[in-house]
Amino acid sequence: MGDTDDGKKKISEAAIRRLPRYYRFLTELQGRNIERISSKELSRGMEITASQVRQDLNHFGGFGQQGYGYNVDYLQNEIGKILGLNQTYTMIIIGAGNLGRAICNHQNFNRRGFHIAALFDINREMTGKQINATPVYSMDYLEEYLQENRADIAALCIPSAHAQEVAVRLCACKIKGLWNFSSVELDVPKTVQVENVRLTESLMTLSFAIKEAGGDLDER
Amino acid sequence: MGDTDDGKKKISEAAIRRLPRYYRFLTELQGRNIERISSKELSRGMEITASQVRQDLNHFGGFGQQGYGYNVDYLQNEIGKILGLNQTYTMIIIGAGNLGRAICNHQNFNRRGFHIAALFDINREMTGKQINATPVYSMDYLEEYLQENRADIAALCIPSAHAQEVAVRLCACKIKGLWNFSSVELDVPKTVQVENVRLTESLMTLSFAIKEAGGDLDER
DNA sequence: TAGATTGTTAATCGATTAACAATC
DNA sequence: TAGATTGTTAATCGATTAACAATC
Repeated sequence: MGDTDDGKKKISEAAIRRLPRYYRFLTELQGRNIERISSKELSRGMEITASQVRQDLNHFGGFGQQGYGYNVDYLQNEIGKILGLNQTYTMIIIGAGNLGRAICNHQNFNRRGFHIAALFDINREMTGKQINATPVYSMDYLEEYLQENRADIAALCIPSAHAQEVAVRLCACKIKGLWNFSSVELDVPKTVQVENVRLTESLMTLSFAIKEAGGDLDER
Repeated sequence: MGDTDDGKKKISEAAIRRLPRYYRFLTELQGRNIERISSKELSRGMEITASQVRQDLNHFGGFGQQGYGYNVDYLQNEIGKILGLNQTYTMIIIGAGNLGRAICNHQNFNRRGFHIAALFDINREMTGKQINATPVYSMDYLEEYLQENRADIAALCIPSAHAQEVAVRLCACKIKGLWNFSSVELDVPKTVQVENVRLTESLMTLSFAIKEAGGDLDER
């Protein structure tokens, strides 16, 4: 599905990446008890053009009303639905190191419907412990666990060297999505969705920006 | 600088984001002792067109040779220079929670020339400890520390509620770049470079992809 | 009704791809 | 020299912006 010929015209990657930003902005507006907003105000707050706001929102449906604008609550909810945030996802975390623990402790994820059910680690010393009330299991137990328990998403917080191998195991257990923090490009069936968080590349991009801005530093 | 009229035509954000990928791929080729590569082979490995590879690389200079292709070592090194990886950056980490510690322990960053000099935390219990041989200081000591010690980059691993306020303090101390893991849009002078790592948005994008792929889950 | 603001079509802009002459 | 492959210009494609008729 997605960009198949099921009526909707395909939506650009860029537009999709803007959706969570709309969602976040609208949630903030809700917090400020703002009831309605025009594309023009939205565009000011998000630093894009009003035209693009209307174009983006119309890709997904007519959420506005001429002469009025958009109802904040309604629009926030609709975008949430588009993003799939009206569903509950069960997530497991592979790797109970600092990164895995950071994700496990992050309150926002739970709040948004991403329920963290378990962590897995190769380190036997971690096994049996709990992190933020979430149990840590041995990697040996992964397949057995997934046979008995549901998991939609797995966050890969393990060294790059093991990521592909673990991804294969997870795909065999019918995982739906991989949130990949390692720096390898995972090779998985296209039924499995992969979202990469490339920290090293992000830091390099920052390095580039600093260099371009003329903040020259020591050669090495 | 950057897109000012200093001779170079401005380079698209998308092309810049591809640079770290080239760099990573070329580093991998080096590891496999591959000496030369054509734009065609590069394009196959990176899943972009050969045309785009040549276009990209030519934005930054003619690194290839007709009839031969690109020398892997040379190209890797040149892209490294463009990214500013031939420099050493000194980085401090604000927030010594799991995320801050994860970054502190990440070996790759040090290896690539990002030297982590200190962590800061409001929690007095953390103060005085060391993480991966890096000292943890009190947030109260931040300004004094930065007067006496150099820091080019600050990684913001603190709750969103405090991010802007800390960013202001860091900018006053002439930080060059902020690596922002909080989910607020930082308002800083444009001499200070900001790179955002938006984990929540990344997870929402994954949610969207899973939903689109038809992996419908429980309503909530 | 008059004013506001959307939804949508058309125009523009920029990025990607194709083509090919230059040259190693 | 012949073959390969770049650098670069031109063509295409897609995304962003502008414009405006529809309509609340």
